[in-house]
Amino acid sequence: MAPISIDDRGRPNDVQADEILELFDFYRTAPPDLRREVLEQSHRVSLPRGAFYFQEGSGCSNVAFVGSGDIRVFKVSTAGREITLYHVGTGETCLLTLNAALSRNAYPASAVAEAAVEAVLVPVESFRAWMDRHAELRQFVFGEMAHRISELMALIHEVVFRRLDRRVATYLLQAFAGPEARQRLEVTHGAIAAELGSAREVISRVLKELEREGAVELRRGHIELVDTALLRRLAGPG
Amino acid sequence: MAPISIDDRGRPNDVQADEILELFDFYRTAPPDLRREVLEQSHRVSLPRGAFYFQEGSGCSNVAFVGSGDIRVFKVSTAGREITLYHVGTGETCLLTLNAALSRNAYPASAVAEAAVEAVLVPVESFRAWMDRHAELRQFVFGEMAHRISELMALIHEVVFRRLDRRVATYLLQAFAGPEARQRLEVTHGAIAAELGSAREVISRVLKELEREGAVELRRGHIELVDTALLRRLAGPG
DNA sequence: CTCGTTCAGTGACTAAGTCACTGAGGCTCT
DNA sequence: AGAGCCTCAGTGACTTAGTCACTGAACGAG
Repeated sequence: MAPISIDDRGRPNDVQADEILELFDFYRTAPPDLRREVLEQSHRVSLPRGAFYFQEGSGCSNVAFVGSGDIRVFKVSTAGREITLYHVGTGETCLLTLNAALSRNAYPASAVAEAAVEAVLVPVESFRAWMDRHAELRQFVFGEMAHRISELMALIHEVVFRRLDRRVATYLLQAFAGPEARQRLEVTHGAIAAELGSAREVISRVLKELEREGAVELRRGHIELVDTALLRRLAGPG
Repeated sequence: MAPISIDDRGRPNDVQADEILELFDFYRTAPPDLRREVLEQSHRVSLPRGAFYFQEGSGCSNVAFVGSGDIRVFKVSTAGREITLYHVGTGETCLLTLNAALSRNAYPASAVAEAAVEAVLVPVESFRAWMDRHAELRQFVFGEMAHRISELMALIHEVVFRRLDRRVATYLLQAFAGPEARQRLEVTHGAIAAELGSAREVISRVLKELEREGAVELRRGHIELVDTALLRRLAGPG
């Protein structure tokens, strides 16, 4: 796990490990002795934007709890094309660290920090032991896994059955919907292609068409929202 | 669960519930009292070929253990196209019944019996309780879920990045590899399309090309293997 | 201001999916 | 045995998506 910088717990980051753990139900509801034990075993880690979190094929001996930032989990083709499987954000565990941890298998995908990540790592062995003792934690883990399985199936549906222009429109709607009714989205065509599993040129063409129809305006390095209602109509049903 | 015929336990099928359960490690390694309890709570079910096992959107209150047969789990598009997510065969649990059961969510996919299924159902509540008591069972369930997640990710990779002709060649290799070096595969072009998430006409064209190159011969309702080595070459790497 | 890099656009081509058919093979029912 | 009726496969014309090989515009660093 070379790319992760593990700070000494004695030299605290801006955000403490326990502040991050408080975001997780299982920790909040845990009995005092378990809380103490979890905290003792925790390592605060920070990841700069663009750093690899893990790479396909490697193993892992830690489970991660994300306090802030954004991790993008994705597959890469031999030709270099990518598709994003899901994102892990504030208050979420990265299912795959968990998965790899519990099954002792290699990662079936890669992950990078899209926005600088503040997280907590705990060793698998400890995590395993806690799961045996704490039903809430088991429920949490099952819930996460069940949720991701549904998401992956939905992604397959999306990729196999939906037209690309509608997928792009849907992507834009979600991206613009962010915090407020934003008008400006900082994203490159290449990044959208990596998100949706397409090629940059193809995304460029689709975006040009969306621009021609009057839904957005294209600038270098960002996209501006012009007509939300139109974009929604172009996204189609589903 | 209308389409499933639940036999009275007093009127036994050809295969007894305990014979099916013996296929599962967690049952074999369970302590006698748990084994007895599991057996008491079990319902033997049979499913004829073609019957729906469950349908997308519905809920379920049972976990299924498959003794024999083949369940195909798949997504359907509004246009009627299908893609197979995975198969469940002898000695496997259907992850989705488990998933839906543990998270109390609706099924994110549909499933039919491709070959007549003999299975055992147990109520979720019981299963949940056993998981709390039996670490082996927990391990089994985590393993299944982790495995399926990897598989789904691999499927996404396949669908997004691999050429269809290679996917068809790979499919044929696996199908022919079955029990022995068979020469004849009973499958329609439409079934292959539903397996791979493509359209029948497209599969027909790809198969015609494979025939033209001398890898297979096409007959109505079945395909004959001509040149395994060539087929392997056409399947490409991966 | 220049150089290198990242980002976007374009045209020609191949691969895949859609639509609207045709026709062949196998079944059942008189 | 022949008539009808399915299911399965094949085809051509067209649209959508991905690939390849580029060009050129915008931006940051020195």
